[in-house]
Amino acid sequence: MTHHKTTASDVARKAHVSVSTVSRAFSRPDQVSEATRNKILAIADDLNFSISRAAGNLKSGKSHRIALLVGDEKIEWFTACVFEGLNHVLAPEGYDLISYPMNDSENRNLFFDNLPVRNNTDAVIVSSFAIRNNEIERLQTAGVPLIGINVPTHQGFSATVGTNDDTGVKLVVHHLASLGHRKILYIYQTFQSDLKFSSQKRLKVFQRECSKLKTVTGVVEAFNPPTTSCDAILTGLLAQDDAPTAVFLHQDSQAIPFFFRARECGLEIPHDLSIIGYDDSTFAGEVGLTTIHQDPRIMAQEAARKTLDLINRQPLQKPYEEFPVELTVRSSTGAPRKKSLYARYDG
Amino acid sequence: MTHHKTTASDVARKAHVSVSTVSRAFSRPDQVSEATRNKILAIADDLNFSISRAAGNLKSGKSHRIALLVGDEKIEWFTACVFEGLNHVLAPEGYDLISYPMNDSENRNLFFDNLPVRNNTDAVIVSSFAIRNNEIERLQTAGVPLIGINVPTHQGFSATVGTNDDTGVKLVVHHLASLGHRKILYIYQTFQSDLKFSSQKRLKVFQRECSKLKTVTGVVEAFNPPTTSCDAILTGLLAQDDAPTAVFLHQDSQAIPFFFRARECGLEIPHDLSIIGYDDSTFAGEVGLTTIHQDPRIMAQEAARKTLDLINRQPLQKPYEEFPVELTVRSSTGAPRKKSLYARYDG
DNA sequence: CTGAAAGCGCTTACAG
DNA sequence: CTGAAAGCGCTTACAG
Repeated sequence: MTHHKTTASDVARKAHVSVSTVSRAFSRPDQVSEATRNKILAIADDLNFSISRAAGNLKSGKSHRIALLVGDEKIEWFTACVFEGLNHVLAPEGYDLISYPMNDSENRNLFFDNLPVRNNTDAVIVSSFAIRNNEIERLQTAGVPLIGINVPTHQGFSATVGTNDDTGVKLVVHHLASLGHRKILYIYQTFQSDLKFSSQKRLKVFQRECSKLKTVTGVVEAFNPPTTSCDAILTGLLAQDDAPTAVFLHQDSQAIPFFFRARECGLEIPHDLSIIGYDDSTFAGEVGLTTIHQDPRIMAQEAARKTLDLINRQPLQKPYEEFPVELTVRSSTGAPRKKSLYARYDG
Repeated sequence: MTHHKTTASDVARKAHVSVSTVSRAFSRPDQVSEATRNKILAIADDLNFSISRAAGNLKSGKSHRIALLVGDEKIEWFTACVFEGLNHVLAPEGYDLISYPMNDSENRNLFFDNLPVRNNTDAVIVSSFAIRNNEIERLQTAGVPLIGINVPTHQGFSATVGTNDDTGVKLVVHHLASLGHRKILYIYQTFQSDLKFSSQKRLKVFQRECSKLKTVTGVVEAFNPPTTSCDAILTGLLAQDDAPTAVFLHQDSQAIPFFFRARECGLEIPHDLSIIGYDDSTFAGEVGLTTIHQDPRIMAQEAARKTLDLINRQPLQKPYEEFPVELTVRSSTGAPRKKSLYARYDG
C-alpha cells in the first residue's frame, strides 16, 4: 500500500470545484471568489497540500533554477558573500540557487561537456574564476542569460559586475609609498592563479604601479602553502640586508596569519614592517589590519537583480557595472623606521 | 518570432526515431543500439539539446531538490562546511541543495506557515539551530525525510548527526584544570542563543564540569558585540584582583580576535592568560590557538548519505550518529604564572 | 467567477 | 531494439 500524494485534484474533489479553480486559488487568488478561495485553502491545509512547482515549471518552460559556477569547492569569504547576496534577492522571487564548484579539471571538463544546466536553468552566474573563452562559448549554447561576477572579460556575458581591482591595488601602493616605504613585497598564491582570476590581474597592476613611482621598488613572491609558510617568508625577509618595509598580501585570509606570525617573530607592526591585505573580510577589523574594503554581498545583490531583469527580458540600465573599493587604514600600516631592520641594532 | 526551445521530439524527428528512443538514449543508453544512440547524441549536440529534468521530475514525483534550513543568512565556517559536505555527496547524485536561512522571526514564520518545501522537496535537512517542537511537527507534514545536523532533539527526525559537545567542553575544562588553572572564564554570545543550539548546551556543560572539580571555579560572561567588545572584557579581566587565568570562548571566530587584542593589551599568552576556542576553524592552526577540533564537512557528508538512503527507502545502519571531537593543543594555552596578574608586579 | 480541455516534455509499461 | 500511448500535476486560453 503506497502513500498517495495529495494533488490539486484531491483538493478539488473535496471542495466540489474544478482543478482549475484550485490552481487559481493559489496562483491568482484575485480571480476566485473569497468564499471559494477560503474553502479551498482550508481543505488544502487539512490535506497538507501545497502546490507542486514541478508541473508549473514544465508548463512555463522555466526551471526557476539559477546556476552559480564557482572556482572552488571550499566556500571562502568572497564566495560566501556572493552566495548570500544572490540568494537574498533570488529566493524571494522563487528562484533556487544551485552551486557548481569547478574545483578540479575533471569536474570542470565534465560540467562543460555535459552542460547539465542546458535546458535546466534560467540563468548561469559565473563567480570569480578564470573562465576560458571556449567555456564561455559553450555556456552560451544553453541559451540563457550569462552573468559574470569578477570575470576576466565582458565578452559573451549578458551582464557583469566587478570590483575595480586596479584602483584597489593602486590605493595600496600609493598608501604605502606616501607613508615613506621604498620597497614593497607583494605576496600572492600561485595555486589559485588557474582558477582565481584576481591573482594575475592584481600582480600586474602592482608591478605597473610600483614602476610608475620612481621612489618605490616592487618585489613579488609566490606563497604556496603548505610548501611555503608564513615563517619561510618571514625568515627570508629578516635575512635580507635591504628588506622590504611593507608587505602586501593578496587577500586578508593570507594577511591575517602572516600578521600573527610576524609579531611572534618579534617584529613590531607597523614600525618594523607594514602589512596590508585585501578584502576587508572576517577579522580584518578586529585585528586592525589595513586593507582594501569591498562589499561582494552588495555586488552580488546587483548581479541578482540584473539576472532577474534578463530572465524577464527587461532592458538593463547598466549591463556592465563596476563597484568601488576603498582603502581602510588600520594599525598594521605606518611609516617605516628611519633605519633598516638590521641597521638599527648597529646603532 | 519567439525562440523555439529544442525538445526531445525535435531530435527524434531529425534522427527518424521516436521520442521514446531519444529519451532512452539519454536515460538508459544500454537499451538503445549503439548506432541509433550515436546518431541521436550527435544530432542532440548539433541542436544544443539536453534532457530537461522538469518533465522527469513531474513524471517521477521526485523534485531532486533537498532543502537545507540554516539559522543565519550569514554563512559562517560551520555552515560553509556543512554546505560543502552535503553538496559534495548530493550533487553527483543529481540533487540540488537549496538553502533556506531562518535569519529572523519574520522569515522563519513565513517559512513554517507556507511550508514552501511541501510537495517541492525530497528531503529537509536542518542544520544547527534551535528548531522548536512545533516547527518539527509542521515540517513532518511535508511527508519527506527530516534530517538533523546538531539539532536539540532526535524526536521527529528520521536521522541526525551531531558532535559530542559534552565531550568537547569536558576536554576544555580538564585540559585547563590539569595545567593548573583554578579560575576559568567562559565567554558566549547571547544574541546567538535563540538560533544556535550549541550555545546553551555548552554553557550548561561548562558549569557542570567546573563544579565537579573542587579546584576549579567556572565563571561565565556574555559577549554581545557590538555592545560588548573584546577590550571591554579584557579591561574587566585586568581590573580584577583574582582574575581568571584562562578564557574559553564559545567558538574560534570569537577566540581569534580576543587572542589578538589580548596580546595588544600587553598580555603574554599563555603565561598571563590561556585562551582556548572551539571548532578548529579557519586560522586556528595558523595563529596557534588551542581548540576543540571537529569536522563538520565529514559529518555533513554522512548526513547526506543518510538522506539519500532515506529518499531511496533504504534502511539506515545508524539513524542517530555522533561524531568525535578532539582537543588540539597549540600555543595559546599553558600553565598559569605562579602569581596572579597583579601580584607579580608587587614582587 | 468557474469549468472542460489541451498541453508543458519527458518516462515507461506494453506490444511488437 | 523500437514505437505508440498514457500520464506525471499543474496552468491557462477559451467558453460560459
